[in-house]
Amino acid sequence: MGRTPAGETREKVFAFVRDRLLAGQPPTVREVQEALGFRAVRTAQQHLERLVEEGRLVAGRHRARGYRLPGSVPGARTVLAPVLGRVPAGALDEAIEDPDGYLPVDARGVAAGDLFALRVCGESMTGAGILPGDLVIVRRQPTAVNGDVVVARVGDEATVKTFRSRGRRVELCPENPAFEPIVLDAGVVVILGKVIEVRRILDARGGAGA
Amino acid sequence: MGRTPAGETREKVFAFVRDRLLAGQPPTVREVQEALGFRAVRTAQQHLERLVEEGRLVAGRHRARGYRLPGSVPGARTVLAPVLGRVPAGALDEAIEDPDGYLPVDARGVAAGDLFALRVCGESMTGAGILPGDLVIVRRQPTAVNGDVVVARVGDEATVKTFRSRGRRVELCPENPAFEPIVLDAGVVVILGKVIEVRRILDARGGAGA
DNA sequence: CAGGAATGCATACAAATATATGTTATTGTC
DNA sequence: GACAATAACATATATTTGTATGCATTCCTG
Repeated sequence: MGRTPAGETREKVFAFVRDRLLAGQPPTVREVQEALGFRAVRTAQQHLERLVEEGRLVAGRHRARGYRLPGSVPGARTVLAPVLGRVPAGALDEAIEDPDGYLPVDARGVAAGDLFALRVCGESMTGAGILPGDLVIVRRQPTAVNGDVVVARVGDEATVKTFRSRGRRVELCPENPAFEPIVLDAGVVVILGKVIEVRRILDARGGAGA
Repeated sequence: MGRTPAGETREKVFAFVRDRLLAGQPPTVREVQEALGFRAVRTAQQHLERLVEEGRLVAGRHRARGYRLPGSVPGARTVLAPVLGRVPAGALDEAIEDPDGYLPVDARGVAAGDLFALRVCGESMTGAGILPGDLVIVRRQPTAVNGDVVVARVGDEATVKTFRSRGRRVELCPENPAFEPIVLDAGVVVILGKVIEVRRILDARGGAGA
């Protein structure tokens, strides 16, 4: 029976399993066997056991397609956040029915329905590295603390600004010297959520993203 | 027994399966049953069959954890890209073994293993809205065109710069007046990949991101 | 209100799949 | 060369898991 130099085959096994896991399709032991050309299930099985011992994989005992990458396992809660529209812009809530697309977001520690995304249009936040065309991912919450970048609704207009509280008044600060802070009574400003992530797509990738 | 309004439960079933698939952990019929609180396997099974009829899921016949999202569904091509290290920094290739985490990326039009991410350290690209601490998502490719933001290796150092070709020479341009362009012979510069997305995590979310 | 469609339950069966037992040959080390 | 460690094979078993059969209840439409 053929035999390969020590450790060489195991690298291929790991690469195969890793690629399959990153593609969201965990393999079975037999799929590993077939991919590597083994004639016995046991061979693939042993390589996998070895990778687990080495800590490069973790095994879900008695689970079909149960092998995972360590580290990313505990709560790799990826959810799709709908892109609801643009800011600054009018009423967001209506856009929920027909989003412009979805973004995959790591939602560890965030409730499933609490995330959405918006496309930024103005230049008022360029100083914070938020450029026109960027996508902001927002977690719904009714309050904010000083320094948070928030999506707020003032009257009928939604905007992205840095939040600052000044006594009974609220300051919505742009991060661009060409724009003026908006100072309003706390009761007039409605916080829609907090920006938890900013994304910029530099490459079309076949019309992805939104 | 209890009964919910038409279609309502199926939405929850779909959302559950979709989220699990995006997280790279395809569920079993029984896991769907348990998650939705059904007392019979058949109930979950029927909902899944229905979703397949509607074209919202595709089933791998007789496959364990065989349900998948059809290609047309947004986000169906979400993969996890490993965070391999930092730039500027030394040899990246070694970091593959122990990535700092994984990012969910919409990989439509990109091969599964061709994506990785890096954390940006310097301030040389602030003019392009890439700040220290940002994550860049990179698609492996050996070439670039003028204006691409690339990850390039010069000698033993990897950096993120804007690519410009000047005859036989290559210019790696920072986007910050405080830094000087690097002009080199084309043979000395190795393009590792193109930056297709920039991300900034503003909120910890329980140690997510990387 | 009749009847079909949809939701749901209980259980059985078969295929897929992980895991265990035992054996042989090759590599590397002392 | 002796010996342990590694790679690989062949096969068997237990568990997981998809699928099928049959029936009860509720919703909706005509």
